[in-house]
Amino acid sequence: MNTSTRTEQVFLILTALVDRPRHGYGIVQEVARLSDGQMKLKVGTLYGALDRLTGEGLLAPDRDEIEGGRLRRYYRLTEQGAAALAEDAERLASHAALATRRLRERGIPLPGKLGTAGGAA
Amino acid sequence: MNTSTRTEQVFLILTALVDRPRHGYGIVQEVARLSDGQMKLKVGTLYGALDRLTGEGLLAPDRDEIEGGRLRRYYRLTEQGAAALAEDAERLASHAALATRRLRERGIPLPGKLGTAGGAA
DNA sequence: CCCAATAACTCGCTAGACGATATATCTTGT
DNA sequence: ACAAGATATATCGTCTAGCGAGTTATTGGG
Repeated sequence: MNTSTRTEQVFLILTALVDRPRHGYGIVQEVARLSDGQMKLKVGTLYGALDRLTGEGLLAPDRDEIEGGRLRRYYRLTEQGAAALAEDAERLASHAALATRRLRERGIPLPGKLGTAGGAA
Repeated sequence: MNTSTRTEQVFLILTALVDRPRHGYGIVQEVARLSDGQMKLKVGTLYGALDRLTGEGLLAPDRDEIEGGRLRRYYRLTEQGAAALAEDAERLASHAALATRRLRERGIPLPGKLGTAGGAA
């Protein structure tokens, strides 16, 4: 691989865990909330990613809880995970800004709220 | 898939074609330039993506040129492709901003130039 | 003369997202 | 009481797509 190139799914999983540890199902919900309902994480994707990211040291298993008879297995973002996310966020932001600038120069009809709300300063 | 979820490679291929049609090898070079040498597109990735994106209507074959005895096969971004890129750029920017904000709130040691140069206002 | 750069393309491998499925508990509606 | 849906975990087979490596060909420089 080039340098890292994590997927958008993984990016959002990491983002969901920035503020506090969450369990699998909680991550699915938080990712949906963060992405405004656009990214509906599949559990097949989730548990695979959770194992992989734990193996890479970006996540670590946190406590296990039993809440109302149901097991909750929590994961937290490690320092390494936070650093990786920060790096990805920086790269993504610069790529997005690049594309937007070039599209503006081309003068395409802007579909979203690209010119409406303040994305960047 | 969720909605679309293009890869970072595809995102950069589309971005490289915003200003003008380019041929395969030219796309590889432009993507490297745009990503500051970070993304070295593999030709196995490129030609697969070119076919796929053409099939999806995001790209279209442009003219074929013979420059100095070597064939150059050009592709251009369609209106649909520009719209798709604009959409992706918007989504990526918002995801990146989200992650950065949450990381700031957590107070992680910012590794890159996140606080140094003007990323966001 | 050979090697690197330019230029196209193919193929097998593998990583990773997805759909489906299984299991179990708790809640809500009828 | 019973069915259905939300909550919660996990596995498995499939399919897509990126990557490494290899093929062919031309031009230019050391």
